[in-house]
Parts: sequence; C-alpha cells; structure tokens
Amino acid sequence: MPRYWLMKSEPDEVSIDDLAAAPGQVLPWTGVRNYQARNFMRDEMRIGDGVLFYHSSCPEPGVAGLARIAGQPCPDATQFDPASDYHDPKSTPDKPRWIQIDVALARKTRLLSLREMRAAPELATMRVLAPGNRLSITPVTPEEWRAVGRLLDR
DNA sequence: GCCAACGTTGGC
DNA sequence: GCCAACGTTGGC
Repeated sequence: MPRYWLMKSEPDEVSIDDLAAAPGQVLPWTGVRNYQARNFMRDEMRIGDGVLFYHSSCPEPGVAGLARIAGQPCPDATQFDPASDYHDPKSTPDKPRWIQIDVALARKTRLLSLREMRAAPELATMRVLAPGNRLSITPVTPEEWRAVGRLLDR
C-alpha cells in the first residue's frame, strides 16, 4: 500500500533542478529539525512512497516535481557537523536525534503554484494548505495525490 | 520586512 | 508539569 507525502524544500537550498542534477537523481533529505516531521520519516515512510516536491519560501511557492522515497531512514549526517547550519550540539553519534532519508526524482513537472492549489476545491483537505501549517513534511491522501496529478496534466 | 502561528526552552 | 519568552517558518 503506497503512501504519499509532501516535502518542502527552499529552492535556494535544494531545488527540483538540484535533485535532477544529483548523481542518480537521488539526494538525502537532511536538515529536518522538527520532531513530527522526523517521526514521519522514521516511522512511516517506506521505499517507493510518492513525494510531492514542494518549493517554499521563494517567489513562486508550489509543487515543482514528483519524487519517490528511495532508501531507509538513517542518522542525518549534518547534525554532527559543527560547520553545518544544521549542527545539533546535543546530538551524538550513539544517540542521534535527527534522521535523513533518500529521495529520488520521478519527474520534474510544471510548477503547480500554491495559488492554484488553494483555488482547487479537491485539494482543500491538504494539510499543507491548512491555516498555520508549518510542517515541512505532511502526509498526502491517495485522493489528493491523484488530484494533484490531474492538475499537473492540465 | 512584517507578522501570525506554532514549536521549543528553561525557570520555577 | 506549567507557561512565558523566545525562535522559526513561510506566505505575503
């Protein structure tokens, strides 16, 4: 039973084009520093799950491509790196606090803008659109996944 | 740059 | 364990 997710990335940091240019078109999803989002990666994601790759904090926020979960969760390397913005001094290799997971490009799509998403009644239930939502990883229902697919084909 | 929402921290 | 202060997110 495949699951679906929406994962936010700031294109200034990692864009859909960065994923397309990565070796094997796979990148580790690092830098998640929110427990709820971490728990989704650690406990619920499975290889093959569908991912809506979402650009946030940018001039045109929205879904920029489709991807797939391509690996098992493992400790996020950036938490141990003092030079990283994501360094967590409270985390140790024996007791890692944060995890990463490999994400593989399925295909770059046209940009399905946040504006367009808000205007689509069939996407009204999406958690990413809920008022006050800040979670960088949210579950997507099969219905929402299919509705996004239809909108992308327009 | 603003600001509302919300998560985290830490003193008590 | 409460909760005020503080930091972050992210659209606008």
